[in-house]
Amino acid sequence: MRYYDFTTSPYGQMLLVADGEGISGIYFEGQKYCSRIAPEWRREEQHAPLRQAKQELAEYFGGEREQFGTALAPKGTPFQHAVWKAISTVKFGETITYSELASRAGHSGSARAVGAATGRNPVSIIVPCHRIVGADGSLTGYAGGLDRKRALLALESGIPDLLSAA
Amino acid sequence: MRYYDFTTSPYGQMLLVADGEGISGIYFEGQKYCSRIAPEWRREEQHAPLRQAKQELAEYFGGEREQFGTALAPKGTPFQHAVWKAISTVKFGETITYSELASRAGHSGSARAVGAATGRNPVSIIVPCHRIVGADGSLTGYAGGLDRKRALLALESGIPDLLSAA
DNA sequence: GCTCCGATGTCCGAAAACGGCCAGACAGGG
DNA sequence: CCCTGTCTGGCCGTTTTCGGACATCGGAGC
Repeated sequence: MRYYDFTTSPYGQMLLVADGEGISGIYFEGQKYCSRIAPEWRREEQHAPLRQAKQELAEYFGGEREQFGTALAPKGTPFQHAVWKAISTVKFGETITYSELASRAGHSGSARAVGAATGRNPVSIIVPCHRIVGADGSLTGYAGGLDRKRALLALESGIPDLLSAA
Repeated sequence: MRYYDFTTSPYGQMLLVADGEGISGIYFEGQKYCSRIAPEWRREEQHAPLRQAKQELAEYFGGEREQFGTALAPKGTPFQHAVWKAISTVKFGETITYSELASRAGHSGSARAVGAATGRNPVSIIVPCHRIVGADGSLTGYAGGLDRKRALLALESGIPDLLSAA
């Protein structure tokens, strides 16, 4: 069985999905590869993991949280799991390159494949794929849109948030 | 979790596999598409469905049983399930053709696809795929080998069993 | 009798396309 | 010179696509 709920953020509505194990997906509206809600899923506003995730996200967007404690259960290939796990080692406010990420995932040299896996990260924000940038510091891509990536990095660096101001 | 055990028959050793729902597979040794035993599976000689299946198979081979009561839980596509269910409507000692089987499965005209699905039947004997023959009465094929198919049909028609005599 | 053909659902292997990359080479503008 | 932008070729896991192969059968044509 799968459960879901919505929440709001400064950058648009968000969809949260959970199964018995934990949070399996967090998506911005209109996000690439966003999982589709199936008829048999149930909207559960009080589901514990969903509620905790919503709470922690709100604190994050409010600038009052830098780490997450929610249990995750994303689905993917072994390679993808290795990449997502490596992404989680990047701390609030830091950024690393795709090739550095490849090293941390134990696949140095597979920067390109790592990029593809990063794009498939189903758990936005909590698995902080927005902290991965190109070798020259450019943002290169984000499933939720480059504007959001820029805004998230601005938020984490304490710079006034241009996107929500626009 | 999955459980398995072995049993013997006049036509060779057999492997039985079960999950929480019921029997998911029964294979002759050397059978095509035979599922492989994974390291995390457990051999459970006293597992209820396995024990019941072994018992009923023994009675069947002894000529003392024509129907089975064991709970089944084979895995396959919707189409395959439709075919396997239709196969189960063929009674002891009877045979039907692949095209007749296609009709009963609600897919008349798809005889060829039905043949392929029949070949993928994971539950030998209990889902009596050996009772399906070609339009001209020829045996055409059997995942466990044509000799066994011939022997099973002989057993069900009361004719002396040539294979085990050989 | 015989061969040839089309329709059918699934699986499997191979091949190709497709990415949130990167380093090196080069051209142009200050 | 330095810095920028563009292009190229190689990199690599995943996804998609495609072509066969099957436990068939009935009909058409010879």
